Amino acid sequence: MAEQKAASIRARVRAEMVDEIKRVARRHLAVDGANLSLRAVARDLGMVSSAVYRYFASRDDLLTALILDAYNALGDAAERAEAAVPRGDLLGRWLAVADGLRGWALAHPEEYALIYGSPVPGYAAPVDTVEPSTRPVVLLGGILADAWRAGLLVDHGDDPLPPALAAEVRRIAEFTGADVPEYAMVRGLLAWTELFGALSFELFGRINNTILERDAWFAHQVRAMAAYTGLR
Amino acid sequence: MAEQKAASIRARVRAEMVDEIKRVARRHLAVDGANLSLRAVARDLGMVSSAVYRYFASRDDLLTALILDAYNALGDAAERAEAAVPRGDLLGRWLAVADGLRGWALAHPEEYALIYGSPVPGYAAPVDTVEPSTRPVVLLGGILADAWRAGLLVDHGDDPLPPALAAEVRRIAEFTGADVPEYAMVRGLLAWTELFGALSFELFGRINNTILERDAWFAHQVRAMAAYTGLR
DNA sequence: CACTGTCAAGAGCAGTGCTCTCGAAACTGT
DNA sequence: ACAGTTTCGAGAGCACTGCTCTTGACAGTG
Repeated sequence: MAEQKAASIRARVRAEMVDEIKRVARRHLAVDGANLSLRAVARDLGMVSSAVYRYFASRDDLLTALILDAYNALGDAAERAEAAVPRGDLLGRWLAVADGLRGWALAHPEEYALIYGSPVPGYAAPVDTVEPSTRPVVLLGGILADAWRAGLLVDHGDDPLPPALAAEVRRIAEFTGADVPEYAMVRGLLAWTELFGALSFELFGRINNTILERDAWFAHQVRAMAAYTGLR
Repeated sequence: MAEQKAASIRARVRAEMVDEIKRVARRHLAVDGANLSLRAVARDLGMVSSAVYRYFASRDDLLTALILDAYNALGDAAERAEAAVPRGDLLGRWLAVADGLRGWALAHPEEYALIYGSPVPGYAAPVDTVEPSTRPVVLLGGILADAWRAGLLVDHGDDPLPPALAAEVRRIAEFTGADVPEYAMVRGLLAWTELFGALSFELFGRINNTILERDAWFAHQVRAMAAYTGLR
């Protein structure tokens, strides 16, 4: 038991050190963006750069850890916001997810850019990141499924998809738990794509000097696309 | 006259050198992405790094030149595609712009990432870039205006915008030459945002291993949002 | 007490952006 | 045609980067 405790202490100290490095790295990220300097982080921690390599095998490893944390923080924010809304209020849940995503993104723009911006050239996202990255869309899929059960998603007679594409959309529907017909899933995916576009436009400064009423514009967009999807 | 000719020769040689540097830099961009090495470019050109500074004041200056070229190349591609469609075919013109944008983006993914990806931290886009960057949306605005004149854009009774936001949307409409009512402009902006989202999802690898039928999916999205806007 | 694994530190390598200086070459006005 | 100016490429050098390897100190273990 004593050995176990000692070992766990050692492990805990190490874990705290890892957290400390990530904390400082995140702070640097907010200033310098993706070109994160491992040496500068080490300096801020009062240690030498080589010491950091005891905790992260490379700069990419540190970035990967930050990316993973960002995905999970974003997912948490979205899920927390959605959970606060009564289950029956489907439109409210959808809006809550959108606001949750945007709120986190505006509070952590550099981390948002890290996960939803241009991919880093030599960097390939490891498989651990794909599950956390799907959390928002899974969340929206669940709302879509509930809306379908509630009879909200009416067929507007949209163009049907070509068979091969229809099969892929069906697979996405299964994965996200959105057991809804094709036409509804397509509209949901369009709304999700527009949502992402709106976030990126705002976060990447593409509506600077153009739209100042950002809150109102975002709210309007989300409501419009939710209505398009059939939520109310 | 002789002096003039001599001077123009010097200027032309210099212009050729600038083009040569940009050409090699673009090639590097396609491999290494945004973290472009000025020294590596110089090496490829058989010159020393300091010589490149005769042509570009800094690495950022080189990047700015590439960004400007990218905006213009993208604008050219969109305008060329749109110009090939009969003026009366409004849906066709909209689809052509979308295909033109996507075609160029797929052919030059790194350059697309440069202009539409996460902003480079310390880098602020100079004013010269804002006009070329608006070309696609101005193009779409023109189609919208023609569609309005043709009586295609019917009012669906969408929620009106709050006054302050409505004024900003009206300003965008004026700027893009889209002399259309608010409800039509809003739907057009939603379609544009979704289009950008779709492009970024595909270009930044977010639909990898999810949608293989990319051409079909993109075509369907664009048609759906065009229909939403009122084009046919 | 000796042993083992862990850690921080330092030196060092190859690469980066950028500045400065120095000759050589090209262009300029007289 | 000659002197003067501008333009250019090369090289050295500075401060920085990611990363590796070695060294010495320390804590936990048998």
